[in-house]
Amino acid sequence: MSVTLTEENYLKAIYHISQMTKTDVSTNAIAEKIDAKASSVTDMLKKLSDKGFITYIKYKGVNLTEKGRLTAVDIIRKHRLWEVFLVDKLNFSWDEVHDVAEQLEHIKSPKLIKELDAFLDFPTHDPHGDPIPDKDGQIKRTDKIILSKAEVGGTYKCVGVQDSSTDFLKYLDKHQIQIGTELTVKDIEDFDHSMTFTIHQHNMTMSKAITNNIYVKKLQ
Amino acid sequence: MSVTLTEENYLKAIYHISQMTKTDVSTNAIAEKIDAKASSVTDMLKKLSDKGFITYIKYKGVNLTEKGRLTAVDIIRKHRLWEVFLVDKLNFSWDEVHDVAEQLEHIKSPKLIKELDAFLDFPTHDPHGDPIPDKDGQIKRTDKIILSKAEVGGTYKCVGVQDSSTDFLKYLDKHQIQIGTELTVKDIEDFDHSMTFTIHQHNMTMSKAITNNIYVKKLQ
DNA sequence: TTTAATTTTTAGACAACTCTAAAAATATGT
DNA sequence: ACATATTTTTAGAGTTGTCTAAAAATTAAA
Ligand SMILES: [Mn+2]
Ligand SMILES: [Mn+2]
Ligand SMILES: [Mn+2]
Ligand SMILES: [Mn+2]
Repeated sequence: MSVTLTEENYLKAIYHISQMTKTDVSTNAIAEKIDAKASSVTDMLKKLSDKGFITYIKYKGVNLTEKGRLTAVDIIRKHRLWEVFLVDKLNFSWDEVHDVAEQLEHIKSPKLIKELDAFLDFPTHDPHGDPIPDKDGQIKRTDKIILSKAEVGGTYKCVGVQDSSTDFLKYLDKHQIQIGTELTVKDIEDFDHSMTFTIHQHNMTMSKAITNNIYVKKLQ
Repeated sequence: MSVTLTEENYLKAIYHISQMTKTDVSTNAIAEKIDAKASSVTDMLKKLSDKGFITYIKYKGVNLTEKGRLTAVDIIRKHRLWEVFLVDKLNFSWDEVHDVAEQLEHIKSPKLIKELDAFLDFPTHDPHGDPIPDKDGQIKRTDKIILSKAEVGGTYKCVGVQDSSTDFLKYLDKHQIQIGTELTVKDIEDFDHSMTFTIHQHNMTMSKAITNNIYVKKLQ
């Protein structure tokens, strides 16, 4: 009983939504993520439920079963490994990789992923700082915090992004912020929570819309 | 007007058949290659004709238009570049690559192929000795001949295979024959046209079923 | 708590691709 | 040339995944 490309995309969407909300995943939330109508989602939920990937109770939302979670995480593993490949080996920038990885993540070949993993020297994180699940579906949770929660005087290292849209990544590139960049919080405005940092010996101010989309780790 | 994965597979099949037969490509020949029923093929031929990829006259068979030929050759280019990648970088053997390449050839990203080509150092041939079309659809024809047409006393270098099924490639591996292997024709049986060679300082006999599937180039 | 707004599901339909069965066209053999 | 065999096309239908419109269930508001 194989998994179609469309089913894989639904499972991935359900996984990502459940990571955010931690409650039952709603039909509408999936519809928005997949860019389909709610009625289409309902149809698919029945199929995924029949196949044992989700538990689905009418009007109550869905949850991934262990089988569904493993399938979703395996696709995410492939997606992120391919993103590393594109950036490390094929000169893609981090804002160019997502659409291609969306296609490559559906290639079915266990040997391919095993060898790609080794070829890339077993990376633990993708170009956006997201952890790469291991072959058993384990994900290393990092102690990252959202930049908007940082404290004045603290020094932090950029470890990932929340929004990995091309627009946002281009903004970061323009201001020379990438994974690994260090920043020190100089000031936080009470009014709009905009923050001023020292980055690369320069001062820079970011709105909350920005700081809400950057993950950092506090440096000792 | 995009090309679906299925349409791509039909175009590729038509291209490969037309390379063999050089006459109009028949519905049945396509059906056999695609592993579908003739009625399904007829449906698809109408669609490909409407889209301008083939010229199709009922009951008369089909031919690729220039647009169709370029599309087919571009897929073949991608297929063969991925095969090189799998063998050169990911430790696949030449009998393992085809099925994965069948999937990878449909990934749509011009930058991906451009960069992959450069990463592989602009290979001209795939692991089976088949030429890789360039980005403009040009294919370098080699002066290869089929091994069964070789002459007693001549020395030849193996440059490709006709049949790239796993079974055949495993046979070649077992007898240590690969692209580049040199062989000298010692004898040809009149009765069944089986041929005896010197290969790697050893003598070996092959049936016509084998020699009909190996391409060689005569060494001066 | 009754009404209104929102969410979700059903009903019916369509596009892409496939099939079986039967009809039409073409090719082959005597 | 005529009958037979083969190839190809049509007719009708099934599957997957999508949609719109309308009904049913749930949630929010008055
Ligand atoms: Mn991505
Ligand atoms: Mn990523
Ligand atoms: Mn191949
Ligand atoms: Mn090949």
